[in-house]
Amino acid sequence: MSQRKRRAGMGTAADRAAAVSGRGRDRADAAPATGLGARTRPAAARRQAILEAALTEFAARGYEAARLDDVAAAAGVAKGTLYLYFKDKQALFEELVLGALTPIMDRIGAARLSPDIKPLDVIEMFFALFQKEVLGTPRKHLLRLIIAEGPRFPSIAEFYYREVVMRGLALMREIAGAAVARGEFATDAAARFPQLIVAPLLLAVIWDGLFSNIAPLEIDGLLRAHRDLISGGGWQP
Amino acid sequence: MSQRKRRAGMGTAADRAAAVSGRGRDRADAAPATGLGARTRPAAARRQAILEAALTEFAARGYEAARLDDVAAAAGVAKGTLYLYFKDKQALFEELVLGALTPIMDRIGAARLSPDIKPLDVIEMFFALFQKEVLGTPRKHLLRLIIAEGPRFPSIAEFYYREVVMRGLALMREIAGAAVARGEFATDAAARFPQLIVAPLLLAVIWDGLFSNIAPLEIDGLLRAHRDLISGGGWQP
DNA sequence: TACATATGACTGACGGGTCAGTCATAAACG
DNA sequence: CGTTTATGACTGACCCGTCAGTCATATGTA
Repeated sequence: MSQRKRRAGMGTAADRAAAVSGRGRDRADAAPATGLGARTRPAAARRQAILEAALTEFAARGYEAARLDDVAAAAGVAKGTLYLYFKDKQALFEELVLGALTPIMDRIGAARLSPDIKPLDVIEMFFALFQKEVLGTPRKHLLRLIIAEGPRFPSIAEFYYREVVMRGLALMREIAGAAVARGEFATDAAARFPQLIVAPLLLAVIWDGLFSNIAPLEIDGLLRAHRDLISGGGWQP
Repeated sequence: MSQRKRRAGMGTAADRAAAVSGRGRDRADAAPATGLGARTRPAAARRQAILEAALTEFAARGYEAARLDDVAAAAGVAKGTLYLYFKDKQALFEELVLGALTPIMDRIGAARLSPDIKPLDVIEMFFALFQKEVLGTPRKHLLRLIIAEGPRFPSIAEFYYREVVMRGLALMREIAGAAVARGEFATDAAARFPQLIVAPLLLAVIWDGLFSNIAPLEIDGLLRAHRDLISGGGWQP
């Protein structure tokens, strides 16, 4: 009874796909007047509602303290329904974290390096994108969640490193390398340690989470100053 | 994760208690007949043992998932004893976090600015101190704990801001300001946003917690490169 | 169209494990 | 002795995951 499965790997796409594909249902738009919310929304929408509620809940309380009863309530769904869409609490959490990060990386990857744009401008665009798409949205909480819970979710940490950190740093390194080659940066520091380029973004996320209501951080100014540092200040080629 | 299933751990508590340094039960030889040698060490030492065990436990599991039974076992003490020294779990956690940070700040404050030392050298000393006293010790876990749990412990966040962040940033700002005045920095970016000086340290702590066993970070190199950035690279006054 | 039957998405009360905190008891002191 | 300190079994609340039952909708029948 209640054999707690160990399950090391993360949720399989298999059962998830099975749950999602529960066709039928749909046509919510066709019969919106029916009233009772139950069974009126497409399955995908319910999934989405659950994920959004889960983000709020996990962000506010952390993984352990988040209660699935609250997630269900916030999603306008019964507790049991959660288990139709997600295997268990951990699967819900992992899917939440994993699913919300790759889209950003794809958009960032799109802002690729082109020979006619100054590297510093690409970095500036990257900062702007990060500000708009992460710091300006609930996604910032996701980032904090990864920092907070990552050590206890090796699978998430690994995924995050592979899909986000490695790719992002490679891009930064490429950009910085080009800038150094063009003689636009005063030192190759940023090219050797692209982590230095993103460090202030991390700081901004953390600051926001901890001190935003004690001493808000002027992020625009911070990032502009950081850009000055990266390029070498008043230094000109 | 569902960290349930305690039994599985296999004598976690026991060997940990033994490993911690032969405390608890010690003096068994001195008072073998009496058996349970409860009150054998000064109260202060017990407190310390509990705090150390708590650090290990909280760092490994996070606040919510940390179990006081394990803390007690690791400290070589009965559960009830914890409550003789600390009001409750939260008080233990807060005292742990609060008590371990001020000493560092004091030491950092001591490395004060003197007119005959180059500001960049002060920063370098600060980095070295941070590396040795934080990154090189279990204290780094404390920093991660604050980042992770801070949002849910406003009192800790506030204390941390007042006692550590504000003081630290003021010092950094002072140093950077002096460097700018002396014409040793290429830009006043670091003086206006001293957060930029410490951002890579934060990154190092987080990286260590998340990716140290996937892709270790070469911290010496990172910080040296960062110092180059701060000063303005190849730029010379 | 009207009615009967089938389906399965959804529900929510409940079982059972877990763990923070308590307290009656015991040991160590002075 | 009485007092102080320590113990660990115990309790009660809490919450994850389950499952027997419900009911909106779809399908079958005439």
